Amino acid sequence: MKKIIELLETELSAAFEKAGYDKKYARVTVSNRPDLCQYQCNGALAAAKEYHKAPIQMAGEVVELLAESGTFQEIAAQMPGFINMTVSHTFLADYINEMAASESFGCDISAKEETIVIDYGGANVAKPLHVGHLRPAVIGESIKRISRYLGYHVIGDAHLGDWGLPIGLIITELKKRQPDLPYFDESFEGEYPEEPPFGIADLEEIYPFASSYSKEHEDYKAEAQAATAELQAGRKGYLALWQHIVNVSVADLKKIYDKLNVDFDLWKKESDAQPYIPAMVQEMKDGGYAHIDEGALVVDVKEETDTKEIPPCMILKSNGATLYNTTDLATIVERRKLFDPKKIIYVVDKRQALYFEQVFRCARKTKIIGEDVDLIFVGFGTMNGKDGKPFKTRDGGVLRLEALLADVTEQVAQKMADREMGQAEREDAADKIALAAIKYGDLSNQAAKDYIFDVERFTSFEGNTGPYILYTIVRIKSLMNKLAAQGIHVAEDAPVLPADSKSQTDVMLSLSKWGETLEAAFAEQAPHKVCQFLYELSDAFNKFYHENKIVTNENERARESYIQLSRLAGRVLEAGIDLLGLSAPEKM
RNA sequence: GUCGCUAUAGCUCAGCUGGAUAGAGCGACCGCCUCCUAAGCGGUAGGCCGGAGGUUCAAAUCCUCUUAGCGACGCCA
Repeated sequence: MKKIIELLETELSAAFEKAGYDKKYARVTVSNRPDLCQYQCNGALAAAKEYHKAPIQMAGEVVELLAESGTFQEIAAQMPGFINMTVSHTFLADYINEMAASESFGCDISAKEETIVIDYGGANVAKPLHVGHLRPAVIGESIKRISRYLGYHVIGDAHLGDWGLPIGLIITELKKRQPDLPYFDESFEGEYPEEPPFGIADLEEIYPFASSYSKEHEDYKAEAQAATAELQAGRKGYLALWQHIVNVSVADLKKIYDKLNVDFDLWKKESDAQPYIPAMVQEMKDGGYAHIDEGALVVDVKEETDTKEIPPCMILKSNGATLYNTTDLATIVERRKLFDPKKIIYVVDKRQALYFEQVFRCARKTKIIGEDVDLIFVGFGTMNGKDGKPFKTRDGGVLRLEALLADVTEQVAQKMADREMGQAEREDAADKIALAAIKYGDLSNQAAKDYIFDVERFTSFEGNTGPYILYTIVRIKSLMNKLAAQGIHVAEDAPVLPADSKSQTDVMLSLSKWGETLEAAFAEQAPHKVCQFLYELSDAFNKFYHENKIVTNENERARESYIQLSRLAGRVLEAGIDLLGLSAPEKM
């Protein structure tokens, strides 16, 4: 189904050509003067140079040719050469009815060939998720859902950090505390216990302890580094411990991601890429790409056109150990081999921009990946507290994601105290509203910018917030329930009639932007565009709701039409929040 | 030092592939529930779009310079 803008452009293109002008000038945009018109074309202004004619004259000629078109209620040339368009009520109603009849509201969701891998986890084993993990999870999840909705084959990968010094630290500390465990006995030949010698709570205590202890004790740190190396070299007992750590952590992480309505198709780990490293490194050497510099194996990635210094991409440390770069490159090798993706999207802290630039260049230069594969860096900004500094708890620590969620849920529950609802219903609503407050608060900002996480604002439920969107949906659900309760039946395919008020036209115009919104959000990896769409639609609907009786309308024709429009708005809103990883309660 | 990002209303943010009077929300002030959820709706006040040049018929948007904040810059991830 074509977008309204495309339909208008088709008509204008024909008119421009007929009038003797290039159709490239027939570009239509949503009006920036909604008081004057709905859509506008500024092409005549731009065409003045080529044709040496007054823009207003050309605009007038084009308008003249379209005067009889049923598409427009009004089309006019305005000084100095704008073409202002307002579509006819029937045109808009037809469009809306066509949308309503479509599964995807007219958006192209045909299955696409391309596979897209999205890397948006950032979680590490043995470390609880904290607020810093919120943005990648929330943004990545939304990009995944948008891409998938549009028909792409999408694989969301948690890409767990499980292979670095943290594991060595835990092993070292565990050895200190429980030296008798069989994992530390190199002569141990039997089967290691299936039950891990620790729970998630233990890990969450051990790791920070070991981490800070190692910063003050060189020998301890050296021991941890040695343990890490031994693990990576394949020491059996350590591998078994590592496996325990991974298992315990993943089980816990899944629980929390589940609460966030974030899920991964793949729980790949850095360790999974390790087998690809030796051959990859060898090829880099054989291909003449890598060379030794200051003892380390590096690949130069600077280019002639650079305006800045791009340091070489380091593949192996001078002690021969691998590092983050190595793993990331090997992961590209792995992904190409397993999934043959057309695109790999990294949802990562924007401070890693230069680092990923190096990795991407290195991957291309060493032919790990072809030119036909897009490597996309989606850098997100920091989530700050109200003081504009990185979000911290009152005592300056990092806030756990679970605590944040619980806190916001509690605040939401308090605001709902006066609502008459059953216990289960109330809890469900509080959970969903809290999640909407948090996630929408995040997603409605451009990902690349830092933003201020203001719990009070997000839970205030007013204005452009998640709860406002949910409220609108709940209102519509409530209408539909009322309908059922009154035994009113409206056929699924009953039409929406041409609008009889501005507020109704606004709802319809807003709805019609679904397709272009999703395409833009996908192309730019910009979930905030979906938020903006949802807010505008909710706003338009609430005005319409306020001005018109819907279910209780005495005029049967109007009632059916209004109900159909509301139903469509509800369906679109629900589809929209699903793309943000949210869902609406039945009541709130 | 080099490079990058950011700068729009008191606050939080949209708008940035150039177009007509720069938009929301919050906060402030004034209104609207005998009526489908007032977590809603209407209205008022509030702007040299960081600053200076430039390109253009037209600049918040593009270019240059500049100021401020943040960030990155080889053996961390």
